[in-house]
Amino acid sequence: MHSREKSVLHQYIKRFQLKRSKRRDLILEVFLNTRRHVSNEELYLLVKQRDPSIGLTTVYRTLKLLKECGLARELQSYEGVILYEHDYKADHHDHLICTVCGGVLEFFSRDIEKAQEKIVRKYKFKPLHHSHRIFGVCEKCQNRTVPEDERLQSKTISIKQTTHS
Amino acid sequence: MHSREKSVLHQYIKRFQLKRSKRRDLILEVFLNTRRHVSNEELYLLVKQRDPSIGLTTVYRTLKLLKECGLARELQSYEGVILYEHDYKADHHDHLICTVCGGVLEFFSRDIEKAQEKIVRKYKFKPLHHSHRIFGVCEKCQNRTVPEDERLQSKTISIKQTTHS
DNA sequence: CTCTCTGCAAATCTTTTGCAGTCCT
DNA sequence: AGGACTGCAAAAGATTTGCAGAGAG
Repeated sequence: MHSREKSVLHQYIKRFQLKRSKRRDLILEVFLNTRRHVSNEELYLLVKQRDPSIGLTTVYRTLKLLKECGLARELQSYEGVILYEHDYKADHHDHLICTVCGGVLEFFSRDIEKAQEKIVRKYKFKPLHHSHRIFGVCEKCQNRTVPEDERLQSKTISIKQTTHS
Repeated sequence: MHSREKSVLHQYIKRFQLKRSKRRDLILEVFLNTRRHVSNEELYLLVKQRDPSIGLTTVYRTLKLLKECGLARELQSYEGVILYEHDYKADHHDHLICTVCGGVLEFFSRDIEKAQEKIVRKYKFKPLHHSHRIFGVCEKCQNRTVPEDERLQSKTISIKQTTHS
């Protein structure tokens, strides 16, 4: 399970004369088993279920290490918290994000993927992954009248809640 | 100058029975005059040049207000700091981001814009803006041999430095 | 006059760092 | 044995909140 990723990590460790450890392996494994985005805190709680003696600091340091060796990358956070994601190949799609209700619609466009290939070829760029988000107002929210007294202060929270859906 | 945006803010204020203030107008104006991304801190320093009596807290609160009324939106930060941007219509482009050197190449693809329109029509979505980023390795970095002992710990910093270019 | 806005200081939350002990090679 | 890894507590940084006074309607 996840042998490719483990080997990437171990090679990186060898190359820079770092040292392997049970904890790093465990954190990597738990990270790869997450659905999509995690924060340090979230990952810490997950890892703690498997090894309660682990510290939050170690998760921070390991996630940074995973970022260095290309297994994790930072993602937009809507609340000043850094989120991390890994490759989730079987499941690629882009997002339409409603700025009113915070809902997320997923879409996939072969045209866009093709156009991307063209761009990438033009610039001799070797693509690894991409993120494409269109922000706007969804059909439902275009048709609904926002109650006059409803300030959208909690908007970012609802976006956060639906990000994983 | 910026009369449309000012009117958006003032209508929002009226609608929720908030109160107008010199400071909010000033912060909005300085924000709109900013080139692209600013953090609360950066905007605070800019605003302070025009009105030294202003407090950082007010900038935080005003930027949150601008977000609520749609004039500002949060942006990816590479360091746990929230950045804000506004519409900068004359200057739209997408990004190729090199994960090795952190360099950013800007591109514009009519094909992608067209494909987007198609998607948006299909979902009856009213688009406001979008963000499209392709991550990978740029031409230069593909051809350069990374020194064997160079850990990329400082990568996020170099990304930050080139984000504005 | 009432209720919002503001600056300040304090509180909170996230992330990093120093240190002493433990683990890996 | 030597250096890297780890947990803890403390530090540092970013953002929010409580409060008393100033300002808008």
